[in-house]
Amino acid sequence: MPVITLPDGSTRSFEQAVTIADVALSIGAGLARAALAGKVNGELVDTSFLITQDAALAIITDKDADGLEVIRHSTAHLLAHAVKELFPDAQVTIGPVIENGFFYDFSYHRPFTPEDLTAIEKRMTELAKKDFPVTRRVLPRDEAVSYFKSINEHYKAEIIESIPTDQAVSLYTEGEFTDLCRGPHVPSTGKLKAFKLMKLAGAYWRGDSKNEMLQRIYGTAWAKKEELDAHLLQIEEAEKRDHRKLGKQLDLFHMQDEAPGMVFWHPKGWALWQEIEQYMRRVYRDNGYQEVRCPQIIDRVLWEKSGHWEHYKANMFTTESEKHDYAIKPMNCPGHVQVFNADLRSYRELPLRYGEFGSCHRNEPSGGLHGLLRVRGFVQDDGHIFCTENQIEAEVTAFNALVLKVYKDFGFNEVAVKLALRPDSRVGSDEIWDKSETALRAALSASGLTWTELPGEGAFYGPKIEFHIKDAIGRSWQCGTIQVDFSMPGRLGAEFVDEDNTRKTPVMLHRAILGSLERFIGMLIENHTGAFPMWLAPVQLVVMNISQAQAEYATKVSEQLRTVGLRVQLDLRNEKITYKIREHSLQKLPYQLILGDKEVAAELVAVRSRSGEDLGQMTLPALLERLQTEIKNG
RNA sequence: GCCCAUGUGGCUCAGUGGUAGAGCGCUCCCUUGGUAAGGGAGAGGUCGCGAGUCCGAUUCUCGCCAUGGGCACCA
Repeated sequence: MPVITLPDGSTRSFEQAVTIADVALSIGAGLARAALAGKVNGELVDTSFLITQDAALAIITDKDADGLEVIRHSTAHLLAHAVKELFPDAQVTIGPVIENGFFYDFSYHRPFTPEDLTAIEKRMTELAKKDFPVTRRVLPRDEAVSYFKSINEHYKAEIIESIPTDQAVSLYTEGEFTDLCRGPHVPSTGKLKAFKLMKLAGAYWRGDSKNEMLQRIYGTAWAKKEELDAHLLQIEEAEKRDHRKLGKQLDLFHMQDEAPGMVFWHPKGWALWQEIEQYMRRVYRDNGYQEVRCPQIIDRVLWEKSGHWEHYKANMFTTESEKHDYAIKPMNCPGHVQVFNADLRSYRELPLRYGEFGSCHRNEPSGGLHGLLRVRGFVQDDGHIFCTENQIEAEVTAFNALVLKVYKDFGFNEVAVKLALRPDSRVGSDEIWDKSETALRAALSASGLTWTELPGEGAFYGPKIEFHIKDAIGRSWQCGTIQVDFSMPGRLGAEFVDEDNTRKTPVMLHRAILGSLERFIGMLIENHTGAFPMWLAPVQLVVMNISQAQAEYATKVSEQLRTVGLRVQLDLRNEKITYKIREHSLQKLPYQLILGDKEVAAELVAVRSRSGEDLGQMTLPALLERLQTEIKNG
């Protein structure tokens, strides 16, 4: 005689064991129709789940986040169902829920085509319409293994074989299709109404590049058609913010086949770069860093000492001259250690901080290149702090605060912080790892940050904090980082004289705020949709004449603005003013000055803002004050 | 690196087994016009590179390169 407590605190008693569907029906027919799953004592289950004892129950509908998750999961199954009907020889593997949707990996003797995708989606719609009940049954593990082997689903069998022998597994069946799954699922396929297959991709079985490549189909699924449409529209909008597209439209940079993964910066892009670099130079200066500059090409002897020649050679560009091998530097740290080593250091000098706009080249795998976000030639705002173990926490705390301030200045508010912890293969004693990880956690707490921990993801030489930002279409990119290193200083012979007059090896903190200028600018372009704040805008304002008669005045005005350091464009072209305004609006210039006879006569300028607002006439000093205030306020 | 797709004038794209087309941009001419496209004329491409099939290839096949979407990688 179960007593069921609902989320609002009310209770219902039943004569005998009841399913969630029964409970929903007892509350109302509408709820019964809407029920997708149930949450019994906090655990998500099917609506067919039988409640035999007193329990807390929430009926899950498509209004719940859990409901959407169930819909997506069930849509993945519907996809597999359709694929098996159309391609009976295809083998199913896994089909998890991801952000905004799901994917499913298949093994098949030929690649799926875009036409296949269309056909699969059509079949899915048909199967959904048939409203097959989705039923669950439980089998002992071994029985499940032989079942899947009997229907030639070897991947499924392999998955189940990795489950402990004594466990039972659940199978879900809809129509003729049965799949291994933990569940829960929607009660019937008719609940799936708003989905779309998005793309085909390759993916390695079990995520291992040594394994066979499977075919992955990505899809999106929503509770309602309107939500699906909204999501598709959002993707379309996001694609307009793509930095590669905007980079071309705004004439910031380009890349070409002859230099894959490397950037040709155009005047406007380089103006943006310079503004950022100068800003970061002030950050170095104001935070106790000394800027240095080291060679691009260094003899392999040094890379052998640092360990890069052994561990990183595949990613290094090399060259040779007069029987010497050289590597183009993939990172700046060994250089900074040379600067540190160029003098005998005292503990009194620590922490010693070097910063560099360090140009690096890494021969990244061709398939990983991605616009400005993953390149082979890039410049890091790289810095290294030489310090003692006891100084780690304070240095990291100060760094965290600095990162957040810089990101805020550039308009980034959503930053994900991750802490990557000791990997299996590593150098250094457990004791020092404990100490470093503790120091990083303490520094994160002291900075008031929340973070996620990534066990096993740290570098072999030490743990690290990563600062991630998302691009326009939601991919997450590491920008800033701070990493503890107790390997390299020793390898490269860095040492200092401690207060007891003994030689000690310093700890080295690798740190970058932007990460690489290239990546950061890519993110910046997307974050602002190319409409940069005044202080960053490559061209801050344009001066235009309405007709030839104002050319001289316009030239004079633009010169005056240029003289005070503004980035001004002068547009004296013989075009209608509406034409010029349109063009500069598309270029997203913060301000446009329009000069006609009225302005010449009154010695004024007419100002139009980027938002399209006509700010009216003003004197040049009044305009300057406005612009300079805006620049100062970032 | 792996899977799939794509690669046509500066840009965005159409198109065809018989050596190519549009719009924008560019040049020139007319126009001197007040807050998102004035009109006319013209120039510009060995259709990513290489090989093969064919009487003939930008179009078909193969290889390579690059880009895009994923996967793997990102000490």
